[in-house]
Amino acid sequence: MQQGTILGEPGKQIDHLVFPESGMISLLAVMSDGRSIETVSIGRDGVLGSTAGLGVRSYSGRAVVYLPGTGLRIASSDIRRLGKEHPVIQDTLIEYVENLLRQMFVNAGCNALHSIELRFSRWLLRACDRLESNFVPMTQELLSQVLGVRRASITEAAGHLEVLGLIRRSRGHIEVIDRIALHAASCECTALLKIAGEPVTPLS
Amino acid sequence: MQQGTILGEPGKQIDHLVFPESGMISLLAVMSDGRSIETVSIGRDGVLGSTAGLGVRSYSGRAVVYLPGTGLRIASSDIRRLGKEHPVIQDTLIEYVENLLRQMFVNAGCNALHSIELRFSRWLLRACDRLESNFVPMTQELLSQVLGVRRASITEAAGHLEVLGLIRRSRGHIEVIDRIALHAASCECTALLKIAGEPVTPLS
DNA sequence: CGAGATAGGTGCGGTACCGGACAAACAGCC
DNA sequence: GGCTGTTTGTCCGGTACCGCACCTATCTCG
Repeated sequence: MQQGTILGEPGKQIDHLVFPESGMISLLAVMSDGRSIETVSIGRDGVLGSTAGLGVRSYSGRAVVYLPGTGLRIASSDIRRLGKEHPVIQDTLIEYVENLLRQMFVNAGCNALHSIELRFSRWLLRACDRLESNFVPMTQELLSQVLGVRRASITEAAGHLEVLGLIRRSRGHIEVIDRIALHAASCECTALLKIAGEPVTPLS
Repeated sequence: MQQGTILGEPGKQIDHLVFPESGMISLLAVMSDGRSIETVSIGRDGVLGSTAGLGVRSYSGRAVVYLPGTGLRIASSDIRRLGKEHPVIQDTLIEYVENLLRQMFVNAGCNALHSIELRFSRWLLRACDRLESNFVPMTQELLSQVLGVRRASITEAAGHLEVLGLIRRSRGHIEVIDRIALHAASCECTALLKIAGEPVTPLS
């Protein structure tokens, strides 16, 4: 899976499920003017097209490989058959979809309500986790598509994080230097996902 | 279903599917600071908890009744049994989930990339459709929770739309006067949903 | 009809982010 | 080494939106 490969478009049929072994696939919401924003991302802990296992036929967003890597795939029809034969598989799939949906909600809120720098930091950390490396091979242009902002805003945010000594920049990639501090500089949305039944504030 | 009723919280089990006969249920992403934003909404053309029919156990967001109305419900376990017995039911359910996911993606992009006034207009139109009335019983406070902005921003946007002669405001509700013009003043995200395999712009 | 609650309007400073456009730095390639 | 395309840094004005705070309508209910 090379960087930039588009694995699925909204409305198009989900032919295969893809299990990344490495790298990362992002699901993007794409607007009519071409602007885009990541709604959820999938790494080696996930599956692209998981909903196909529950019967859904088509992609809801654009699936793009942003961090290159390798992956295994299985035909949607096969996974559905397997799911019927082995309840464990089906259950695992369901649990993953549940997880994915939760992530989508958190990201939806985060994208709409949090600042670029917070989101950028969080994204970098996730990328590092998935790459198992501090070296993130992404141009600012690509990052701007992921975060749904101008490229110049990425330059700005990255510049600030570099001044703080959290990352180092060079052409075509970003290197994370201080993960702990970067985590502190990112929003707590990642943490939100780990809590299942967290306390909530009532309606007005 | 009264205005403000919370039907589900993220992580909580989906006990019933709710088929609204009237009114509207919103699924919100709720942040740790209490701020929220609507990710998708459900009217008489939809079902709350549809994913439970595919096996998913818990809510991914907060489900709140924003436009009061009535609804019918069925236990999740019952719908799963029915789905197994009648493939038509299962298929319909799957198709709806597909639709819902598509909407979530569009809204995610819209929320992150479009202006308050555009989104506000679009929301009003949808509310009217679901209410089958031009009278939308929502306080600005509630609207601000739905759109994920300050209440003052709602005042501002509504004020502008009123000056343009598209709506009329009074305490506790908003009346849409000119639906056609309001549609022209809203973003084209609604239209996006009707197109299945629209042309797309390539990566970089 | 008057008190209290709820909803709406407004004002102000601040800032995060946008759109556009341009120049500098870098990498690959002949 | 020079050329070309890509990536990045930077600057500008402009604006949409925020946070806060306060005041005024409007409703409700005793």
